[in-house]
Order: sequence, then structure tokens, then C-alpha cells
Amino acid sequence: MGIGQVGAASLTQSNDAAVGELNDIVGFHIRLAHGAVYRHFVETFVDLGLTQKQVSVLWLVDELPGISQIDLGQRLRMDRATTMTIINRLQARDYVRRERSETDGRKQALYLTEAGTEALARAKQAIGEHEEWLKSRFTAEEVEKLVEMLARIHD
Amino acid sequence: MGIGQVGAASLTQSNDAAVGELNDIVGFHIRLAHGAVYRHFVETFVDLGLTQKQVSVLWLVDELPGISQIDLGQRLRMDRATTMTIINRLQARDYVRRERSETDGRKQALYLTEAGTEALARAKQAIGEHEEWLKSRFTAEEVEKLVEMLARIHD
DNA sequence: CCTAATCGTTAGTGGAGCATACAATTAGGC
DNA sequence: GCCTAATTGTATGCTCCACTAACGATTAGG
Repeated sequence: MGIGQVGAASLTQSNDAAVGELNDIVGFHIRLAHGAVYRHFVETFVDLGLTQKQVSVLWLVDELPGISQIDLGQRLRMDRATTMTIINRLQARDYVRRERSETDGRKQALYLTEAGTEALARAKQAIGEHEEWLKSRFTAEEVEKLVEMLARIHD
Repeated sequence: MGIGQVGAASLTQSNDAAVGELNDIVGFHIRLAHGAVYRHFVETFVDLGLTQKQVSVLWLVDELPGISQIDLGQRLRMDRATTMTIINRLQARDYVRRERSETDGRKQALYLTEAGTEALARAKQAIGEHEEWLKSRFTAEEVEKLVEMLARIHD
């Protein structure tokens, strides 16, 4: 699908499955793009059996060992209850363990288990493929611009 | 949050809740942005009680009366089962009705009811606010570029 | 005409997000 | 220091979305 200097309206309607005026809704495109990325992610991770959220959590716990659930949730924009269920799943698979924080009795300190570390390593491999699939349609400058614009939305 | 000519790396880490290397993952930003849009959508639509998907479906059925479920699903990137559940919900609320297609006995022809048409009208009002919230952080050129790049992902 | 494909449907699984309520712990004002 | 308020984790329950697998009805095509 060649991308030239054409208006976005005509461009994004070049597909055979037109959606009419919906095409002008930015949120609609974000949702569709997210869905496409999600589906490719699932394909790529079907062997590992990990979701986007689970990988993000493993990744962050690895970078910040001892992080609390509330801190983790805030960085990934999840509420406490959602964070709980994800940690529960990862703990059930023995990828993560909880320890009572020494400095704050309310908090749980999260750590990766060995299995979790291994799973994360494999996940990072898969993330590489996944990102390649995603980035392949953009130049480096466009990737940077895209990320910057997306960050303006979620920050 | 001022946006200047700064590299994306430092920019997107300007927030207090840093995520380290995850910041370089494009898919991660798409997911976060989608989450932010989703949350604002829910806020905006709490009175109407409609989801993004439901509004998209009402919108398309209105533009293409008599559309089949399979066609609808393809345009919105949903599989048959997912489309079913959404149509079921909209039908239960009397926003949509199914009719046997005259030209193909396998298909259902979808139409909005009067209540559905009214709901869509209110939804379009709310979409206006929602889009304004979303677009307010971009120039018109940026919006066009963003939509075009997102379309490259989901087309 | 008969087989294969398509479409809708049903049932079941799993992930994610949210609200609410509660217990334990800590922080802060007095 | 004490007491109240806030924080953190937890449990329960709800909704929504996406997918798989199977099945019946219908249509398309060799």
C-alpha cells in the first residue's frame, strides 16, 4: 500500500472496507490500530502464552525489583484491582513473587522468579519481532513522531 | 506539558512515572494511548451507556442500512462471534433490528430503530466533545499525520 | 446436483477494567 | 503520643471484548 502526499481522508478510505464518516474520528483509528497490534501480539506470543500487560509487568518488575503493586499500576495506568489480577496470574505461573515490604507494611515488594526472568528474556525476543512488524511501515523519524504524539495522549 | 523540539526518548520520560526501556516500545505507547482514550470515552459516554464498539456499529448501520453482520464485522475488524454479541446487546436495547436479507438467506440485514437513531444522534454529540479532548493537543497537520500513520497500522 | 464455502448462531474461555467494601498499616495534624 | 485520615492490598462481582469450536441453514460453483 503506497503512501504518498495524499490527504488523509482519501488515503485511509483506500481500503475496500470503507467506514464512511467514522474515518474522520481519531479515536476510531486509535482503537483499530490498537486492535491490529493486539492481534499481531497474540500471534507472536501464542507460544509464550503471555499478554501485553503481563509482559509489561514482567518488564517493569525486572527493571525495578521490589516495586509495589500500586507503583506498578500507576506506571502502567492500571487501577489496584486490575493490577492484582495480573499479578495473581503471574504469581500462579511462578513468574513473580510477593514479599512484604520492609519499609512499609502496607506494600508488597514484587520480584521476578527465575522462571519469570527466563520468560521475560523470551518475551523480549518476541517483542523484537513484533516491533519490527509494527515499525516496518515507518521511517525512523516517523516512529519517533508517532511515539511522541501517542505519549501526548497518554501522559 | 509543553512540547518542544526535544527527542522523543527524553520527552516521553518527562512524566514522573517512568517505565524505562519500555518507553522505546511503540506497541506499548499504542496500548497506553488506547487506554487513555478508552477511559475518557467511558467518562464522556457514562450517561448514554454506550461503548466505543457499540457507537461504531450504530454509526455504520446508519450509514449502510441493511448491512450484514459479516460485512459490518469486517469493516470494524471484528470476528463473527464478537459482532454477534454486540448486535445482541444493541437489539436487546431496541437500537437495532435484524431482518432476513432478501437477496441472501444466510445474511441478516441490519437497521437502526428510531431509538437507535436517536441514540446515535446523542452519541455523535458526545463524540464531538470526546474528539475535541483528543485533538486539542495536536495541530490540524499533526492530526492528519497521526490518523494516516494509525491507518498504516490497521489497514 | 452435490460438495464446499459462507453466514449466523450458540456455548464456552480468558483477559482486562471498574466499583465497592474491608482489613492492615502508615502518615499527619493536634 | 494519639487519633483520624489516607494508603495499600485484597476479595467479590460486574461488564465488555476477543477468540475458538461446533452446528444448521443457505448459497455458490464445479
